[in-house]
Formats: sequence, C-alpha cells, structure tokens
Amino acid sequence: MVTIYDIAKKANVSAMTVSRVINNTGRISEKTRKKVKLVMEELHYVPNQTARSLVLQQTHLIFLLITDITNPFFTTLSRGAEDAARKYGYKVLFGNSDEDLEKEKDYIQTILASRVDGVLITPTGDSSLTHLEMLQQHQVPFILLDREVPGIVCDIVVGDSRESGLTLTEHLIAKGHRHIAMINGSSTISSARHRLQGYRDALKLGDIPVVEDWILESGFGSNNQLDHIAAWLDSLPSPVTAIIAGNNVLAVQMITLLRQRGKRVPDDISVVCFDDLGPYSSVDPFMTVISQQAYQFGYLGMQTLIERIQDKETDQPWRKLVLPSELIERKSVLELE
Amino acid sequence: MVTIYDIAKKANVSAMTVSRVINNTGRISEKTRKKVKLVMEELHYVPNQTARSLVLQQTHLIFLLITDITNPFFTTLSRGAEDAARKYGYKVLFGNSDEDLEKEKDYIQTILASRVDGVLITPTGDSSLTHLEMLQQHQVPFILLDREVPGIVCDIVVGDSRESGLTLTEHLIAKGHRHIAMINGSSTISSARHRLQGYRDALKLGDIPVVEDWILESGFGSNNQLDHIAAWLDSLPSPVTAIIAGNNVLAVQMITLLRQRGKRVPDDISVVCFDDLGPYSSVDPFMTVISQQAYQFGYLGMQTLIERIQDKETDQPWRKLVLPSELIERKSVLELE
DNA sequence: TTGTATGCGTTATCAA
DNA sequence: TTGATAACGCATACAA
Repeated sequence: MVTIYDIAKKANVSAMTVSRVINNTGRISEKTRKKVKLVMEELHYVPNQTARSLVLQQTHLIFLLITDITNPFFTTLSRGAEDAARKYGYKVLFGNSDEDLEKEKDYIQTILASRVDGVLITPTGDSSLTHLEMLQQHQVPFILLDREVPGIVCDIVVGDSRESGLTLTEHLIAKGHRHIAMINGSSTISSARHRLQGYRDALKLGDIPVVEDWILESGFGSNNQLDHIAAWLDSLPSPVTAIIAGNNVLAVQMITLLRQRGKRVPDDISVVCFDDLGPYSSVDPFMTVISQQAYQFGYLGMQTLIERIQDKETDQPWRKLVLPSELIERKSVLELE
Repeated sequence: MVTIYDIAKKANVSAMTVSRVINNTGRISEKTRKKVKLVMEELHYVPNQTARSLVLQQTHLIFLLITDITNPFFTTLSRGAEDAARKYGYKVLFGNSDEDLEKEKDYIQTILASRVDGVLITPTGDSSLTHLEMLQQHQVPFILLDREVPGIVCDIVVGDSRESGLTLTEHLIAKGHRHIAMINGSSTISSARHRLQGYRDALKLGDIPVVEDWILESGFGSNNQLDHIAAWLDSLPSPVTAIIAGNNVLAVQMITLLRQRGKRVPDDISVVCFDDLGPYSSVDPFMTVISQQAYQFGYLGMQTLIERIQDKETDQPWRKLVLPSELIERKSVLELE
C-alpha cells in the first residue's frame, strides 16, 4: 500500500509537504507541488481514509439504518439520502434492521464502533428508545426518519400520519363506505399509531361506531404471520366493504390473501393503503393510496443531519419537519350508493 | 470519547491488558478480567474501529455497489448480500451508481480511500474496465455481480442470460408470435448483450428473420429518454404482436407508454420481460417474466468474496457461478392461432 | 516554503 | 500474567 512516505521519498520532500499538497493547505512552491502531484499519479496514491479519520476524529460517514430494504418507500428514501450525502461530500453506510429490534441493536453497536459522523434512522418502534439513548450517550448526532420515539427529543422528519389516516378514511366514507376495517402495523410504531388515530377520528366525525374487532395489529415488515392476518380477514363479517392497510407491504399481503379467496377488488371489497407501491404502480395504476414524499424524507433528513454535524458548536434548536401526503385516487375503491 | 487508556487507568492495569480482555487474546487472570470488564461497562466503552482498522490493516467492511437502488432485483440482491455479510461478521458499505459511469468512478475513489476489505459490484458496463483495473492495481478483492466485463478475470456471479433470452423468445414463438420486437439495455452491458443473443438465436432456430429496426438499445436505468422509446414504439409496424423488455425497468416504461397510447396488454400487444417486478407482482400477477434468483446473487456473491478474502494467501482458482432463471407464465402474453 | 516531533486509539512484539 | 514500546498512515503545532 502506497503511503505519503513513499511519495515523499520518491519526490525528495518530507511527508509533511506531501500532506500539504493533498489537502491544499499552507503555502507550497509551484515546483514542488507539481513534482509531488506527478509522483502521486505515478504511484497511484490514494489517501488512507482510515488513518485520516483517526487523526481528524471524523469519518465523513453517515449511517443510514432503515427497516425494510425491499419496501419502495425506504429505497426511495435511501436514494434521497444518498443524493444529499453526495452533495455534501459524505458517504453512506447502510443497514437494514428488518423491523427487528435485535438486528437494530447489533447495528447500533456497529455504528458506535465505526465512529460515523452521524446516523439517519427509522427506528423499529418505541422500544428503540434504549438504542437511541446509547447514541446520545456517545454523542453521535442522529435524526429520526418517519417514526417518532417517545422520550427522545431530536431532529426528525415525519409524515402527517394522523392527517393521512383521516383523509384516507374520509375518502372511503365519501364513497359511501360505513363498514371499514383496518389492518395496521404495531401500535408501538408512532406512524402506525397516528394512522390508526386518524382512522378513529374520521369514523367519529362521520358518526360511525368503531368496531375494535375490525382493527388488526400486525407488522409493517415482510415477515408477517400470514395465517394470523388470514384468520382475521375471514372473521370479518360481510357488512365490511372496505379495508385500510397501514402500509404498502400490508396492502400487498392483503391483496394476496383476497385473491386466494377469490375476492375481487374493488367489486367484492375495497382496499386502500398508506404509501405508494413504487414504480410498479405505473404498470397497473390500481391501488388508491395516500402517498408520502419518500425521496424528500431521505434528502431533507440527510441535509438536516449534516447541517447539525457541521454546526456542532452552535446550539441549534431541534427541528421537526412534517411532510404532507397526497391522496392518489385510482381503482381499488368501489363507489357505493 | 472513552479510550482504552481511560479503562486502563480506572482499572489500574495497562492498556495492553485491556486490549487483551477485549480481544480474548493471551492469558489473563480471571480477577483482572472481571475488573476490566466491569470498568468497560461502567464507562460504556466501545472500541474504536477506525484505530483498530489502521493497525490491523483490515476494516471488516465490504462495499456493495449496485446500479439502481429502486430496482427490486438489486434490492433483493442487496438483502442477500447483507445477510451473508452479517453471518460472517462483516458490515456493508453501500453505493448506488445509477447506471452512471462517472458516479461509479467516484465510488471507486471512495472505495479505495476507505480501505474496505472487498467489493461487490454490478458494473455499469464494459467501460467499467478501467475502474476494475484500479481495484486490481490496489489489490482490493472484488467480485462481479450480474454483469461480466471483458478483460477482467475474477470471481463472478451471473445469470444465464443467453439461455433466458432463448427461453423467453421461444415461449412467445410457442404462443404463435412471429413478429417479436425487443427493447434492451445498452449492448455494452454483458447481460443485455447475451439476452439479445438469446433472442436472435431463438428467432433463427424458429426460422424467423431478425428485423434490426425492431431492436432498440435503450438503458437499464430509470433515467431513460422516454421520447426515444416512444418514437421507436410508434415506428413498429402493426404485424408486431409482442415486445420483449430487457429488464423490469424497461418493462414498466413500456407498459406506461402503451397505456398512454390506449393499447391493451395482451389484447393489442403482448409484453414479457427479464427479472420479476418485486413483491408487487403479487398485487397483480400480470406480467410474464423470466425471473432470476436475485437474493442468491447477493448471498452467494458475498459468500464467495469473503471466502476469497479470508483465504487470501491460498491461490484459489477464480470461480464463476451461473444462476439459472425461471419462466413465470402469467397474463401478458396472448395466445395466437 | 519546508521539515521535525507528536499524537489519534489500537494491537503486536518483546521483555519482565 | 502483565507491561513498555513501537507501529499503522496521516495531520497539527511548531520550528527552521
């Protein structure tokens, strides 16, 4: 491995001079600069980022921890985060917690050990509290994405989940539905909780009673117990004309189960969900969804984090960005009389 | 930041002893071990991976460079890679080259600077040659995923692209199609090249002439010029009854354009493609595809790479894994008389 | 304008 | 069983 000393020796200068050329710091004669540059090219020198990080006490690395890499919401978010990082000269370390608290814990260890400059994280749920406290303890700047965690005050980018829940449910009501079920992620996830609240509020506003049996708490990830969901689905009485899925993954699972049962959407039952289905919505613009600006979650989150890292000394107040959602009406809702 | 010296001082031992406790190396009395462990807990000590990497000359980091993070083929591949890495105690640094040679070049710089232990890469195309040569020059172990690069001999995991092209085309022929167009990625990408070859071979075997105007070279990424594709589509004469898309992204773009033109699939025209559309294929099992084992690409690739890294001294021969594909027949192909 | 000494946090080597 | 010292590759402070 070529080091600055190799360069220095070959160029007949000190290592320090080489360092200065690399970093453009201090005054250097044009002649030696050229000479050093030449030798660096010849030897294909690339600075050792590890050594640099050690002395500079910064890695220019940001860790992005998401909960489901196969979910288009998170991949789009990741792309936004990466674009922003790139713009500011940071690189992204990337992890997938799989909606699993244990995997998340492992990643927190990795994060702490890698001395990354900051962390973007979509926590697996309220229990992530202890993990986030560890980050605080070690003074690692982080920003929450998509999900709040009670007990943690920090920069955060979230959606207007309650509003979305309200809008989506009211949309169904406006279409004549009065018997609406909801399958949701765990209530230990703030977005799920708030979406459910929006659903409850909308029903209340429409003078529609809430039937607790028509609400199922499942998971937001792809590792759900389909049997469990199936049993619940089969238990729904026939008056139920619509189902709200708490996210896109649940929507896919629900549609799959309905298909297995020979139920047509929307003829037999209407289905809507939170979050769009990714680029493949254009293959078949079928599902009516309330869509979030996934890319912006990542982009703004990364931007906010990097700003905080760079203005470490100044005591900026915590920022909370709430991104609006948009109802996209397609074909999965039947209009009732 | 708590260091090994803080622990040493508080535990009344030397730094070396602490190091030994951390790494379970050398012989240590149970008493001091306990004492050190206790202090480490108290002070919430986490080893500095950066310092460790510097002295050990290894980072336990693998860089995974893919070309499109929004493509389910690559996200599924990533998940496989991450699972394998996790199993072997490696972490994954992650980048998205966006099918862009320049971005890829930037990432190569990052990779070289980060002194990662190895690289998993889906090259943007044959022009990636120089980038890969840089990796070789710096003796960074890498493995190619999904795409070969002429001039580079290394470990590689690829699909049976020509076979797939043959199978997919023969499927259309078997359904009575004889006027088949193909929109493909750039022929500077080996998989695109081989898929096209399979298409040509199948036509030849079926005694069907190849019409060059019915073949369009576009891109595999989401940044395609849709106008260009649209113009080609509009130029296709009516005898054309089927279109093969070189990957899932192209398929989506094609379907979108067809929809805009009021063309129904498969009634007006049949469409098939390489690679499945991700979990959302289950929302609407519509597109007939030839699907690759995306997860295995990542898993086996990572495994192979790590084995090579760990057996660095032994001169293992290069390995080439060819993963088979599977035709999944759904509803996007019309059966002709 | 250039060079020397020192330290970042850790581990390997050698000695005690 | 333990500790002192040097080294990994680089950058900062200070000196020349």
